[in-house]
Amino acid sequence: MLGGMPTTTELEQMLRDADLRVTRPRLAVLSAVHRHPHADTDSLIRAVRAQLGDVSHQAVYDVLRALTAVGLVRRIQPAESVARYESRVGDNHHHAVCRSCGAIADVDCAVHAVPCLTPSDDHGFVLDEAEVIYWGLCPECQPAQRMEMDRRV
Amino acid sequence: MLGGMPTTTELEQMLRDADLRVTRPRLAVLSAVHRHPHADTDSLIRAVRAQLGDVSHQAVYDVLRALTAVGLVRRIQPAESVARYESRVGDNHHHAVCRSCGAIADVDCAVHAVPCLTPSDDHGFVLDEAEVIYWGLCPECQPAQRMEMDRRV
DNA sequence: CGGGCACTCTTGACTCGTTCCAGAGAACCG
DNA sequence: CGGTTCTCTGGAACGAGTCAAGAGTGCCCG
Repeated sequence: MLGGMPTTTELEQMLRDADLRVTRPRLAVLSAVHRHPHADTDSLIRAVRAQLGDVSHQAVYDVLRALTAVGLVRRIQPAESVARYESRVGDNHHHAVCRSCGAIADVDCAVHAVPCLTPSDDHGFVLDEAEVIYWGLCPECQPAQRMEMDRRV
Repeated sequence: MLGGMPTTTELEQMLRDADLRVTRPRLAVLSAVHRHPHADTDSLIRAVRAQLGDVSHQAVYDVLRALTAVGLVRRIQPAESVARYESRVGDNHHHAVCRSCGAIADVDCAVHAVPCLTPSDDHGFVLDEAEVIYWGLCPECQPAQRMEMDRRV
């Protein structure tokens, strides 16, 4: 990220720089992704509608795909989860995901630059990215989980 | 893994050891997962039906969930993919996934033992697993991709 | 500044992996 | 071998995401 929330003008410039037409749905979706990190599609649809009124879900799906294709947003999808989107792109960071509530936190790559991209045996694959997901319990869910375990014992 | 394909008797013992009743669908599913590493649910349903005749898809889904719950199989689900299952469990290995055809290969963890489980900042999460997915192109898809790029230029 | 092309949004149906439910059937304890 | 409890069958349902056709609009160019 390069500082605070981008202004509308900055968002507009991002779209133009990516050769995407500037439309109200696109500005709203891009803004929503910046304001709600790791939000799923449904949350983004609701955020966009709160700002613009009626917008078809298809439009939001289309916009998210276009933004992802040009690299303005990044799509993440941990196992068992729906697609989520974030605006922090281009720095190869990773994610910690809560097994209990699904909360996601950003985690900087421990090994800087191209990271774990050197597995012991790549089986002939040409690799371009190593995606790391740390699974565990977020601070909120740790007490709840402990209580649940106590109850079982 | 502990050697070659387990015999039916060994599969039966695995189920009993896990406190699961021994049924024909369970033996067939467990066997199919051993015979078809990284297969999706549909492939497994077809493998099971080839062996037993009619088996409801629901039965296979139930069995896969039960086997996953007790740790006899492991469920993996790279982004944009349906659920897949493997019988290699308990050794914390990772996967290389082909962006083009979805092929999956096992990759031993470069850092042995509990691996990358020490991110720079865990945000208060209590982590228990680091899942690594290496994205790239499998040997089969590399020529195809190169041709596609040539065509574009 | 206005016409026109190509792209984008709306609407609504649809796919497909997966889950839910109720009842029949089977494993296993005693 | 009977009873209990878990498992399987069959069919309906769900939900995230996609497809398709036509109306609408951004933006290039004259």
